[in-house]
Amino acid sequence: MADGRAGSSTDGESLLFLTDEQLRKGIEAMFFAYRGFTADPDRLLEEYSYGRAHHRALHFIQRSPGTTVNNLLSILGVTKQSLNRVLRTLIADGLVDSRVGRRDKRERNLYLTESGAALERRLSEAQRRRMRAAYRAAGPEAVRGFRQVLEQIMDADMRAHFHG
Amino acid sequence: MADGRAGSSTDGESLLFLTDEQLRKGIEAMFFAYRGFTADPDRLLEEYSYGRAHHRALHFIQRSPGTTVNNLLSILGVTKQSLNRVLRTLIADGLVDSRVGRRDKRERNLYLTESGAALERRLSEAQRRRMRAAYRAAGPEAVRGFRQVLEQIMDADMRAHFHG
DNA sequence: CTTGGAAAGTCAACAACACTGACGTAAAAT
DNA sequence: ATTTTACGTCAGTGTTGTTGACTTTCCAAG
Repeated sequence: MADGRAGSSTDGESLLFLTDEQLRKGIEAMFFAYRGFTADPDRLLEEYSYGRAHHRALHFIQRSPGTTVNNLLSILGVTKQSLNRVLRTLIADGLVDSRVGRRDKRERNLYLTESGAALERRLSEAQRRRMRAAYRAAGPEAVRGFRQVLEQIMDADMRAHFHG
Repeated sequence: MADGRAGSSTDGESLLFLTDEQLRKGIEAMFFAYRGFTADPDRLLEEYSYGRAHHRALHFIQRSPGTTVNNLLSILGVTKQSLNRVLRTLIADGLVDSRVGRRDKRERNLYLTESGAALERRLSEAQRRRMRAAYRAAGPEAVRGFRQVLEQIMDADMRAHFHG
């Protein structure tokens, strides 16, 4: 029984937001929203016959220029064979530059080329446009809650990648 | 320029939550959170050698018993051939019951069998457990914002499926 | 009543992207 | 000198998506 948080059984906040029905709505909201979230980049990617995996790689290389393959692997949570297939095409197509590490020559430091950065910009601008509209419509208070809940949903070890 | 909402250029709410950096954090939060969101069911599904598509079908049949293939199609946003493959295995494995429509014999009305309902319960309970922990940690105010923003992110035609 | 179209579902072939397992090379660490 | 780490690659498999072609069923217009 009970809850462990402030208050007795039915406290001021009323725990109605924790009912199975409310949770089901949250689950479906995640499902439908994620589809919308990826819809715009997906359309653009078709033009290049790339997939979401390419988008993710471009995004995280843009975020951390010079990142290593291993670091990307732990962020994306896929196997190296899977990531390698994607990186290989991006490098072959001249969107990503892979340079042998200066300190540790086993490592490869990954950078976006100009055209890689250009595609990444198109993709993220499309995605940001939707997010911006959603944020604007919902307001800053809602956005704060949105971010708080999402951060709680992540696996703990992903939170490290999320910050910093 | 400007904004279109209440206030002049830098109004009370301050539009700092709409910066590209804030939007990028939101985008990454969606990415990392969605992985956590699906992680628990994914583990369970492995035991049955099913995938997410099976989970989605079970979920929405549970939500609307007797739903038709066509209705499921518009909710899930995939081709009927893709859904059919999934449904075929669920029916063959005795988790889903497909009954020829009474009025229209072209339609199939879909129901969960007892064992189908049992699996669906295991999957959704795992997913709810994580959502419940996240909701509880973030609080009802944050959950309200979470839901508001997600609803804005969805495509408009998905909002209809989301409600009622 | 018949014909023709729309809708529901099936079969076949194919692509994207994930997985495992095995192997190789080079560099760093012990 | 040996082991571990980082990266790349080859081969094989599975899920989930796609398109195209086909049957069955229903309904409505001729």
